[in-house]
Amino acid sequence: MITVGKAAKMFGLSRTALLYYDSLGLVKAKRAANGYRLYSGENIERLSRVISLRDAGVPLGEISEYLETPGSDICSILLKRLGGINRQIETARKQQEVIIKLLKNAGVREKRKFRTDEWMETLRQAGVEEGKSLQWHFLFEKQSPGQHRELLLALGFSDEEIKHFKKIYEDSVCRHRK
Amino acid sequence: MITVGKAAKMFGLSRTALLYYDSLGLVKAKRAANGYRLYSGENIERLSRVISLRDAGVPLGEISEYLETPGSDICSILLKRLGGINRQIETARKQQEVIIKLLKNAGVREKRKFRTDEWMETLRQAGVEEGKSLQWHFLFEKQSPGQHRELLLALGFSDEEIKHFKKIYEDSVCRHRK
DNA sequence: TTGCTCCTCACGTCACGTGAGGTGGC
DNA sequence: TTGCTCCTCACGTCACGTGAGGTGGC
Repeated sequence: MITVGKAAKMFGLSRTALLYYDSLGLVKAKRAANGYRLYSGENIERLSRVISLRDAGVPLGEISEYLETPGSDICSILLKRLGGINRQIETARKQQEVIIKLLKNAGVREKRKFRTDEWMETLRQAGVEEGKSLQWHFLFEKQSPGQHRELLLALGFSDEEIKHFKKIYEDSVCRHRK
Repeated sequence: MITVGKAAKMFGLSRTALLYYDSLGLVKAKRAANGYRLYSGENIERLSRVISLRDAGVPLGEISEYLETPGSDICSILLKRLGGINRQIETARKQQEVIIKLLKNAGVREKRKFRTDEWMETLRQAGVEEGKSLQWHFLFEKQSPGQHRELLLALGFSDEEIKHFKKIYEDSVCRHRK
């Protein structure tokens, strides 16, 4: 029997998340005499099932429904969610395309608007912390190499420079793997 | 000078979206004597800039800030958004992995739990309309071929069957291109 | 008169985060 | 006594959608 705070820490959740689940009836804890929530082994087990589905992006309502329906099959929920994820990724890709187009219109009226230092400055303004712009590019290159290339071209970098960048990313991957 | 409904149709938006933008002060229409909103050419132009940024997934607050700040540069907003999109895609991929794992645990205790017809049935339960399951797979294959393969393996399909499926998708791409 | 568009509240969505104001345990 | 955890409201988030209840225009 543990209290909310401990249970939250066990799963790396916030306490308010557990309060919320309790209010929904999704994971209902017993109460001590003083009103404190007490989580039993059963609660913890149920919570772990909730969290694994939540980590998959399944909405809490569906998780609840699934757990309350005895003979229910989890597969249909998961496949539905896979469909949702694919639609999300599609939307994200479309948004990337829109952005690349907007950047082409906005940025490169004059040839080679951005030099490397200005570029760093712009990234900094965009909330990319100092020293993390490499990570930014790395993530972008990993998620959508084609779009990243488009971006670099739109910003006025040459093919050779882009190849040079790619080497840097690949090297950092190799170092990461070692 | 056009009314809300017409303006909404011009951009394929809902009327309530325009009411919302008006209430935010993002795109404020003039009013006729009877209280009807009237959208001028200026309004329409501003609206089109709003929409193109919204289509990129930029939050309305940032759009508003950008439009109100005279010498502001759009690039930093767009790059920030690009970073956000990459994080979204990363999250989506992680969720895919979680789901594949859950499906492996849930579905394939017995070898070859799913035969094609049961599989279709499960897809149907998951909200995939009759006759659209091919599209579902197609989209999944396009977004994340590796994960899709994992899924099919987890469901008990053999390598040969998967190759067969891939051919079907590729054929449908070719037909699409013609 | 009928149908269509327009108006203004006000509440709901989803999964919590963030105070405010107060109590229990060691 | 101090500091930590706990409690219960209640409001905010984001971009609208959905009625409810009523009016204007042709």
